Amino acid sequence: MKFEDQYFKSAFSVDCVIFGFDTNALKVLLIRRGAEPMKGSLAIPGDLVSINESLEQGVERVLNQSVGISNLYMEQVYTFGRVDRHPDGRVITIAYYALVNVRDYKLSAASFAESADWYPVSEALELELGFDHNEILQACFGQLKLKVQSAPIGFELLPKKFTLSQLQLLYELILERDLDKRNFRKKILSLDILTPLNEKQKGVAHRPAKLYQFDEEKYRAMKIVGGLNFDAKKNS
Amino acid sequence: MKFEDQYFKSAFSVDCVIFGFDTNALKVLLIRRGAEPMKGSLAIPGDLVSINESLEQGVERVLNQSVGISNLYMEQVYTFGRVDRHPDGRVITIAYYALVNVRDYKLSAASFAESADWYPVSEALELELGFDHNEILQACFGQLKLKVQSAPIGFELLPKKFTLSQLQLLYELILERDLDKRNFRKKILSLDILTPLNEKQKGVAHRPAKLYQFDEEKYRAMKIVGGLNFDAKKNS
DNA sequence: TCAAAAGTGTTCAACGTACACCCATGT
DNA sequence: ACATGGGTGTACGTTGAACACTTTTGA
Repeated sequence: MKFEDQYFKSAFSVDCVIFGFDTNALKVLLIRRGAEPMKGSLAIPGDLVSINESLEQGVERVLNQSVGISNLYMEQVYTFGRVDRHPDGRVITIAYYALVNVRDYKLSAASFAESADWYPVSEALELELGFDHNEILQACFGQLKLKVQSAPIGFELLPKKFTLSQLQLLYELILERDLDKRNFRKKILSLDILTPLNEKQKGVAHRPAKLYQFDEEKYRAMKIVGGLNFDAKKNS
Repeated sequence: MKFEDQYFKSAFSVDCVIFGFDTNALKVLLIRRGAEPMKGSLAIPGDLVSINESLEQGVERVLNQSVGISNLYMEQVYTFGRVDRHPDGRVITIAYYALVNVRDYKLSAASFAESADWYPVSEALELELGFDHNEILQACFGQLKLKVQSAPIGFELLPKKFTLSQLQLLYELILERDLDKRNFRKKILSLDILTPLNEKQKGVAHRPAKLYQFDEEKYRAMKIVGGLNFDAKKNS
């Protein structure tokens, strides 16, 4: 058997779990496949990567097709390579997640390349997805959970100006547990990466909250010390 | 262009950084390549994965060729996919690391499929390796550092019976910093995953140390709480 | 008796955690 | 006036960090 017969017969794809935060829910973008293989089933956006394309370029392309934005925060998570994971041949896939900021795009935009919808993460985790995408979704959500505790990536999901309660809710949704309001604020503010604005929420039927924005300068300047560790219940 | 012309023309490999602990040094196994491409250059053991082989099977095969052992602790780290990273075509590689326990094999064994040697990690990080293997080595060592602080994988590198000083030295080598003896012992023993043996070091020119062994039962039974966080200097 | 590593406790600072009430706004 | 979420401080327990001397063995 020639070298080329045994190898160079496989393909690889990137799949990208796109997380979005929609005012009060953490969501993922899932597509309903309009073509074979797995036509009709729900799946994570992804595509085969061409021979002349880097992995990141592949992900960028998928993101453009899915939400029509470039330059999102993204991170490689894991590579899945079960021999029979793809019906068309040997296709391994490199899983990424990306975070989209609601400030940057309009939900229900017509920009999707095919039928696509946002699903609450908790719901998506229960759905049956095509290929090995359930596993991929789980792995990516798991990574997001870890990452959010060691780096301030939450801001990638929020609008430029946000309240501390919004931020806390986001963390609660990602970590899947309640956080103490006072402790959360103490912790976040002590990191000194938020700039308080002279501006407040408007049109809410209660005391309006102060708006903050993330200070990327300060963040990059600071030596990363502790990470963000919130009150984890000991007895659980 | 046909579908098959554009895709299914790539290959993928696994590369596996094999860490070993040799009495008082943390080492990696590097091979000197005896065949093209990159003949003559130092590299991390690895090989193309065939179409009918899972990623883990590929790694197992590489490990067998390199150190002649199966069933090592291994972990996937990252996938490298630069378009031009391999001279023979589009080959992406999935990087793993594995930990070998000196109790299980003899160093300088004749079992290596080709010229292979153990290099101290610190030294290996300075060498020029083939392909993008410098990057891979760095990524794997970085992962090992992280992992060793959240799971007791250090034991995979030690003989079955070991002293606390050996364990501490190993941690110091992996974390690349000194640890306080008393704090280290307090911490490790408080985890309650070591069984003290009624046995001591022999033939050492000083007070002989008590031997311990890792208690996998206890480890699996315990709910993983804190992780292993040692004294990290604040001001560094 | 000397050299060399083993072994052992206490004190202080930092951090995580639990917890309850008043405030500002819209309806 | 009432409902709703915004905003604030303190006390306690746990954990991390710094630090020095005695013990046991072989040479």
